[in-house]
Amino acid sequence: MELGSNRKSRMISLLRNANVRITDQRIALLSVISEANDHPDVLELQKRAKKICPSISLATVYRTLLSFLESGVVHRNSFEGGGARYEMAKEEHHDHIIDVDTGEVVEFNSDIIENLQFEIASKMGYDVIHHRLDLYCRKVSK
Amino acid sequence: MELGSNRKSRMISLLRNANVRITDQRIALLSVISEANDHPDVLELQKRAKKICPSISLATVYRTLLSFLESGVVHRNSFEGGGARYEMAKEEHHDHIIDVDTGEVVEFNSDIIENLQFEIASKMGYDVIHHRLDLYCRKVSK
DNA sequence: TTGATTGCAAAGTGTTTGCAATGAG
DNA sequence: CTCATTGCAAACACTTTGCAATCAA
Repeated sequence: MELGSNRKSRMISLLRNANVRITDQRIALLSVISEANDHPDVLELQKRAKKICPSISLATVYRTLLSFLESGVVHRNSFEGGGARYEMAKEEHHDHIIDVDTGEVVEFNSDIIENLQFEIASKMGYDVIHHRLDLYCRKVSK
Repeated sequence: MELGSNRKSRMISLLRNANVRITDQRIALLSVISEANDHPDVLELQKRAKKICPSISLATVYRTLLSFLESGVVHRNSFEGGGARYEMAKEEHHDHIIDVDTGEVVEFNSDIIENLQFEIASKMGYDVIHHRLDLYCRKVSK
């Protein structure tokens, strides 16, 4: 599959900002992540990236994800059961609802909860470095 | 190490309630979990259980933990990095502060956050089955 | 040209499982 | 006696790593 030159150059400038060498593998992987809205796992990411860059190996996916993680471009989620799932890093933090039946992930955020967390931690003598709030849910039957 | 007969019979009655056969391995493991207040991982649990029942194998620890989990006696936490960590199931739900420097875990709870979670999920058409709120923190330097 | 990046295969973790032997009820 | 439970070793799923070949800069 060909990557639109529009999208491709957007990926390249993101990679430039992250200060890493521009390779087809990295362009493909980043493109796939930025296009996804379903928090894919590593195997799924490789599968999708292969459509753009057929040679990309699992090892490269893992290594590249780590580098993206370190440069803050992507975010890693470790939900219960199964491997890590990735998404583009967003401006504001958000939390996740995980559908226990389908594995589907929905994002939400609550400034109130956010603030309460910091308050509680602070009261106990801690600075919050990062945090996660996962709601494992089932769709309400109508 | 010998187990006090007091503690031992308390473990046995817990196991009776859970409807499983009483074995030395199960008594040892349950005793170790109920004594711990540091959310030990599987290897650490085996190490401690071996002091009471030297023959206990890793496989048995894993299998027994699963059975305890299913009968609701213990609770499993999957914090970032490293394997699962266990604790006795408690009456009321609580959340965790994980010290990113030491791995130390502190419990806290907030009814307000709890309620907000249910409200949000409900508004989005979900029932909350279970949930986790982990604050990865650093001690405030004085 | 030169060091970063890649693919491959091997190794590393944490966890589960098949099987024959053991032991609780 | 009988079936649940155990220890062992092998298998598993996910992730990392050593190495020689390749490729971006």
